[in-house]
Amino acid sequence: MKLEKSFYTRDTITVAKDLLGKNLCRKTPFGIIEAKIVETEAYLSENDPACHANRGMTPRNEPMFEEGGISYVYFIYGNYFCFNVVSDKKGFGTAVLIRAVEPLNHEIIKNYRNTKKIKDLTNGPSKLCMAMNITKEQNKLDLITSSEIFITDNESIKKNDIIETTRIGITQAQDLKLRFYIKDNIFVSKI
DNA sequence: TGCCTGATCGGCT
DNA sequence: GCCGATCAGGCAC
Repeated sequence: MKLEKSFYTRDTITVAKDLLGKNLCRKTPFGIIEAKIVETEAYLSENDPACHANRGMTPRNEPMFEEGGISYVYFIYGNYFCFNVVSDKKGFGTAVLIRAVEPLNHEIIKNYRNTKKIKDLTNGPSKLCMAMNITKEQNKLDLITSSEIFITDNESIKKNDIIETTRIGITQAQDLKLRFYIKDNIFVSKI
């Protein structure tokens, strides 16, 4: 079952935690890649200078200001993409970065990315974009109606199995505990 | 296993 | 011009 609109329009921290354990699905000519979300980060509208939307709307971050339930894909470091799920209400400028997933069908992924260790296929925000063939083409897609990319219900993670800690790779607001991951899952980007 | 660095370019000041 | 929500490879230990 695809997640409904009402899943995404809740507050960002709730969405970030609830996305853990859900399946990110991506249609390819080889079949649908399915991967369990194991690590997320919340980016907030207020008091969060690390958030792209913090300094107001620009052409790049405009999708973040739409109503929750669409994708926000951006280009970073001249080489890579990161995939976000826009959350909460229209005008808020909030999103959840998907930092790591656990691949459920490696065979299809290997058309797009190969590594010596399966563990390294999708344990980082840009690694999972490479593995699932997510690029700027998938920016601002409706996750409820699109058949290209969507998220389905799967397991719910128990509260005790969710680790809350600080975000990775940012230089501002490094003290905020807005990163969430599934305890003991080997596909998490960094323990 | 872990730290350090170069690659690379779009977005924004 | 400068910097970034990153990654892979090299080298030291």
